[in-house]
Amino acid sequence: MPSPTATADLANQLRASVTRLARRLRYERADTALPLTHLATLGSLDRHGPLTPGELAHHERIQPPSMTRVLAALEGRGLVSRHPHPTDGRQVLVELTDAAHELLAEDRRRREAWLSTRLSELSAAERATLRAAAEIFDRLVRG
Amino acid sequence: MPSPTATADLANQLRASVTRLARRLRYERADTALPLTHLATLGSLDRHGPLTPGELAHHERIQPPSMTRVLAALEGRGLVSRHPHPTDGRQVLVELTDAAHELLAEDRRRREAWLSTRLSELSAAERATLRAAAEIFDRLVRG
DNA sequence: TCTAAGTCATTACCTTTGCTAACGAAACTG
DNA sequence: CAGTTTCGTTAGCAAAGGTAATGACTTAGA
Repeated sequence: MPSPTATADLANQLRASVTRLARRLRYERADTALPLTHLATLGSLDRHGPLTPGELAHHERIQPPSMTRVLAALEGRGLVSRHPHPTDGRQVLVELTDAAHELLAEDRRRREAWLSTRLSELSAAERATLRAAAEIFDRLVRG
Repeated sequence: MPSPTATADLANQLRASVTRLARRLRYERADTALPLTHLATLGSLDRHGPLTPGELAHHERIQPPSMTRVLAALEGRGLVSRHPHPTDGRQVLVELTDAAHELLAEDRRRREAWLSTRLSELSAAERATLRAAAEIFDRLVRG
């Protein structure tokens, strides 16, 4: 049974640390020139294949109108394309273009970026801790 | 020796997870009515004692003008006070008011908020993982 | 010593990126 | 086949960050 104040302290610490790291990460993405959410959206499409805007919004925990704007930006850059849904005329299927696949591959290849460098300076045990933490975060968010 | 692609994958995963959690946390702070950065700033002052705006900005990884705005808001709510620096006329010392100390204590006491609830549903081992991860995050950010 | 350059906080203005409300088209339901 | 629901979008707004410029003060150099 966890002490309530210990849990509250952890919540406090975690909130502060996660917030700072997220802010740092946001401003460390200069080389790709793509906002974090846009990159994450491409990542979702890469992992799951074509998805509808609604599904993407749910995945990234943003509201559908926000995803509409993300998709408009990505389509404008030629990174995704929208296609009519085969059975449901209301829905739309979004998929990656070849350019996006190249961008993702290139992004992964030359990811000598800030976070990777930092991570490689950690011990294997510390990296394992972070890997486990990321999984827990996803579970927390998924709720 | 860590495999480079494994490190890049971890970087990817961590970036996505941290971003989503930070976004969720930001929109989960309704009860205190204080933005995350404001709360974190009060926390820094609580931990370190009086600091200058520049030091606070560095701590929270935001630019000085942004911190000026945070401090203006906090001062407007009677949570911090500004005092002249004893030896350097350009600088300012910011410190917590009694009201802020009360707010922090109260905040800690009644933190039945989303994150605490979620955390208390985890196992002790998982909480330990998160505690360790938070520490590593701070080290990553501190550089 | 006194002028020039640098530093600190602030002000003014802009951008990014999320939100909610409202709407039109398409799909279900009874 | 009329009424309701769902999906994506549009429109408008708010939060929270950034950069550039300013003014007061300090430090360094001739």
